[in-house]
Amino acid sequence: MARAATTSDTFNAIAEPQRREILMLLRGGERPVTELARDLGMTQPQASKHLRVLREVGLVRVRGAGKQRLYDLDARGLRPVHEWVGGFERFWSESFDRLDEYVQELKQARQEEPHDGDDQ
Amino acid sequence: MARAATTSDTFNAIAEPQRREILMLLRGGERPVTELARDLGMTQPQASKHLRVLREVGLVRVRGAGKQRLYDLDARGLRPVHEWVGGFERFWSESFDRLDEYVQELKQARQEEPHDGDDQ
DNA sequence: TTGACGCATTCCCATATAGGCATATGATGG
DNA sequence: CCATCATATGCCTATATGGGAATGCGTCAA
Repeated sequence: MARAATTSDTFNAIAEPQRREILMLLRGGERPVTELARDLGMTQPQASKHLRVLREVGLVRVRGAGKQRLYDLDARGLRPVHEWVGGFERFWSESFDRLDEYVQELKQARQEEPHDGDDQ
Repeated sequence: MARAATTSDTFNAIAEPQRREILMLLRGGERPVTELARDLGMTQPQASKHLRVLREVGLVRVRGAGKQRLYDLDARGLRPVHEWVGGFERFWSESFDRLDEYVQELKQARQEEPHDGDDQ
C-alpha cells in the first residue's frame, strides 16, 4: 500500500524537501505561486501541486488577490509534529550524555595505560 | 522521481506511522524485533524492514544479543527535525492570536448589526 | 552436525507520488 | 466577448515503497 496519502498527513506533507522550502519561504509573508516557483527554481505546475498538498493538510491558506492567488503560512498544523518530536528531547540529550561519558572513559583509559600509537 | 529515498532522510523516515510507533516503543528501552512486531501488530519481516530504514537514517542502533538483535533508540537524529519545526513556533502562536482576533471581530460584528439567520 | 529459533532479505504486486507537458479555468482589461 | 496573465488540473511515465509470502543466514543447544 505504498505510503499514507500525503494529503491527509502533516508528517508526509513536510517529508518533501521542496514543500519544506515553500513553508520556509512563506515565513516571510504571503506570496503568489509564480514567485514561489521562481524563487525555488521549480515550474509553476509543480509549485501549484505542492501548494495544493500543503493546503489540504492545512499548512497554508490561500487568498485571491486579483488574478493572483496569495499563499500564506498557517503553521498551526506543525504544532503536533513539534510536540511529537519533542517527546524525544530527553533521549537525544541522554544520547549526548552517553557520548560524553564515552569520551571521558576513553580519555581516562588513555591516561592510565598509555600505549604507543594511542595518540595519533 | 517519486519521493526522496527514506533511507537518506529523517523526515521521510518518520513520515511512516508505523515507524513512529516503533520509535515511541523504543523509548521504553531496547527490544528484540519479534517483540516489537508483536506489540505493534505487524509481521516480523515488516518490523525488520522498518527497523532497517530507521537504522539507515541513524534513529536506532542494533546490538546482537545471542540469537536476538536488540534495537535501541538513538534520538539524536530527531534534533534537527525538532529544530526545523521549532522554527515555525512563533508562527503558530501568531496564528492562534489571529484566529482569536478573528473570533472577536465576528462576535462584535454580530452584536453591532444582528441579521436574521446570523445564528443558525 | 543437525534442528530450532530469531531475524534479514528477496521477489512480486498494487499504489502513491513527483516531474514534465499540455491544457482547462479564472479573473482582468479593452 | 476576446486576449492575456496567473493558476490549477489532467495525463503519462519512472520510481519508491509498503505488504505478503517464502527463503536465506547466523546463533545456540544437544
